Amino acid sequence: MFPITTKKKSNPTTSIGLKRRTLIISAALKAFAEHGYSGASIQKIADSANLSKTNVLYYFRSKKLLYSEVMSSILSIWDSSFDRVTVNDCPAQALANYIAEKMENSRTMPLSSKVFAIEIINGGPNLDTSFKHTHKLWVQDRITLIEDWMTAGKMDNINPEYLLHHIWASTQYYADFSYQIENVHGAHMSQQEFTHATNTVIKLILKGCGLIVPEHYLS
Amino acid sequence: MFPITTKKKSNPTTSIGLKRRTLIISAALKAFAEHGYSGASIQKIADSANLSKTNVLYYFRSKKLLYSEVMSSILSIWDSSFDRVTVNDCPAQALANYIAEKMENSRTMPLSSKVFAIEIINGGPNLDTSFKHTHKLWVQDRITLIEDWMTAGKMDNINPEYLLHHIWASTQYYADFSYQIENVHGAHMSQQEFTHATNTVIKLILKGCGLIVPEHYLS
DNA sequence: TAGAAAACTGACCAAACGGTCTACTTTTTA
DNA sequence: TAAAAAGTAGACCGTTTGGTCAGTTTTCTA
Repeated sequence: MFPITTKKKSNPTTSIGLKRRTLIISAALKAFAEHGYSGASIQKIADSANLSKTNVLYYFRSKKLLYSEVMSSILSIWDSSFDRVTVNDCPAQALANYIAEKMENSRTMPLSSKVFAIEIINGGPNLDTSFKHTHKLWVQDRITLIEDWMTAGKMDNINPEYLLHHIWASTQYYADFSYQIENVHGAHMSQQEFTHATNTVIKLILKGCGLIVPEHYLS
Repeated sequence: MFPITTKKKSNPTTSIGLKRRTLIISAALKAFAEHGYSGASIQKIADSANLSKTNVLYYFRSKKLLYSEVMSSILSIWDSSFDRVTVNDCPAQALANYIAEKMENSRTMPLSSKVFAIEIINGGPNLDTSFKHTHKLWVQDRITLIEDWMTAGKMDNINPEYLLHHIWASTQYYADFSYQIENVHGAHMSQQEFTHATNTVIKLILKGCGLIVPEHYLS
């Protein structure tokens, strides 16, 4: 009838295939972060990966599919130790760790943060509803955690929803607005300066919540 | 030789011309916020403004020019009462007012904030150096103001640069990430809820700086 | 009210876009 | 080592893009 292998690349298990796919994804990540979805042409992505346009389309059958794989590779990094925090844990320690983690994400993976930011700003047209739902459930669960801390008198009474937004905003900013930061700062932030910024964010938020900053984050 | 009026639209003083220009700019603002620069085609902008593509190009001779006019219309709103604050003013009052102003900007002009955010995320390729320079000088000036407050013992010792970033991050977030906020919140934020969010941000930051929240911003 | 200026439009263009198809080369495997 | 599979690239296609131009209609003004 017809060959068994009707679908191509259902098995990206081969050595060269995997290499190429990750190479293309990282090139696409950079292009999407710098030019947005529409501005990042397949040709540009191919050029920056030193591949032909056709070769890129061999591994990712369409631009939308490439973008969605880039996006899912981004979302898979969102796990955090804060996911497993319980009411018995110390809120100061848990929140400080969470902020430090998010800041470290901003430092080491700014491009991922930028692509995600653009996606949200544009209304998340390419985010499937399952992600939105999962995220919403996660937030509701963490809100009850924070509320439990408050009723236990472990921290100030602050709207937990706005607190979470506040944490995301102030940490992701260091990735998304890195160019603005560099312009103000005069140069690229060193790792020391980044640690200082992290401790400043931790100090501001924890003190704002009526919490004492753990020793480890004092500088 | 040739007609005197070689340049068109050097005088957009006529009634209909001004109306059309502002109409196009607002349509373009929305398109740029929702689809980015490349994704917002002149055709789409024209459609949403109920004009022909050629008519749009009659008022703005190129897409880049239209974008830069949109951008300058955004930047012209950046003035704030914080510009005129001196060391003799009360830091708690001044910072609270500044945060409230920025939050009100996020509520009433989210599209402007989004277009600006995308521009910065992409590295600000369309921002002229004069703006960057002006902004840098503004920041340096405000940093010395905050430092003066600190040496006067009016507030905690906190890196002023990071403090400013913190304020911008947590306020602009309510415009740029409005879709994420709505997804978590379950619905569009009402004005009351927005005021509550504003007061929460003010409380977090001021308390984080060792300042007492002015009565007017308690809720 | 006539003429000049401004506003507007459809036809058209070259370039870039995402994507397909065929054919060739390299790698893997039996 | 030969066949099968995977990888690669050039030619090509329809569509959309930003933009031009010549000509028409509307509005303003002397």
